Amino acid sequence: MQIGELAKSTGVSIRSLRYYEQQGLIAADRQENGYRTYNPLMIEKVNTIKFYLSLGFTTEQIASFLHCVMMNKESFCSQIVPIYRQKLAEIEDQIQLLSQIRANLLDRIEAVTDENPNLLECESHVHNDIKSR
Amino acid sequence: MQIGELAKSTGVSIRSLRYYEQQGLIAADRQENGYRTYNPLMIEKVNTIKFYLSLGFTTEQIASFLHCVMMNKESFCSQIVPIYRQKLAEIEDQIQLLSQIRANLLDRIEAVTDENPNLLECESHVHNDIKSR
DNA sequence: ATAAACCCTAACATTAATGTCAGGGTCAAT
DNA sequence: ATTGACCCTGACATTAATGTTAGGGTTTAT
Repeated sequence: MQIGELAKSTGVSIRSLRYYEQQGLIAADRQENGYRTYNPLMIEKVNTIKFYLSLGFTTEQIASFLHCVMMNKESFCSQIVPIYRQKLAEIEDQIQLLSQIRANLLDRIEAVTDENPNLLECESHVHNDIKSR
Repeated sequence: MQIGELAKSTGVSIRSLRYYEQQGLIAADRQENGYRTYNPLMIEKVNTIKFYLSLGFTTEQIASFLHCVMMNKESFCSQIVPIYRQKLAEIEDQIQLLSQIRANLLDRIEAVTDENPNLLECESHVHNDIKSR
């Protein structure tokens, strides 16, 4: 299986596959002509990488526990739990922050619409005084 | 008021103040020696910029409505409402996405701890087979 | 032998706000 | 006249994953 086929099978670009290799996430055998060759199992591995990237892990973090999950022994590899928990905490912090921002935005919107229930159009601030009268 | 004082008064770095100027958010008069000079009102303006940056607006977006909010006529400037709403929608999308990630992470953690309630330590995958027995 | 479809490496570009550094003026006090 | 605390511009660095481009080799079919 060459890199193009792996890319198609996983939906990951060739560029990204080479990047994952460079980051130590995957390895490839080489044909005589220098082309990369992959074992069909690599599809699952790349999909696993995709999944953890989607969870917001960096390639470096994924590299630190990928062997664990690929062995189907995630549940035996306790080192992975604190990593999950840490990421979870980060995610929850981000949600918290975004929720605060959301509340601020709702305040702003409310402030505008409450004070001016019948809002007029205004394309430019130059005309504000006229239009708002 | 020189740039250093403005920086101290607002907690915004000199570098950032120059950047805001370059992005058209603020303007400065110049002394004969080329030093920037600011009106004391600039403090409020910079703080307003800080606030909107914290809401996740870009300098470009802020530039498009800053005159509005600085005139204390935010409520008369209807063009600002769709901008707020759009940002709100983005924020809510991000919250949605992060919540999904959060759920996935909780699943992972649950999967590990459920299948292996009495988790052993494992410093390295090399020793997994031994330690997990 | 040429075209099409593969593959390779290396390197630069992207994003946004900010940090940092280099090289250099200005000003006040001593 | 020197020191220290200001200020200036310009430019490169940061982050992380990916896109893109340049320049070039390989293979297969025609």
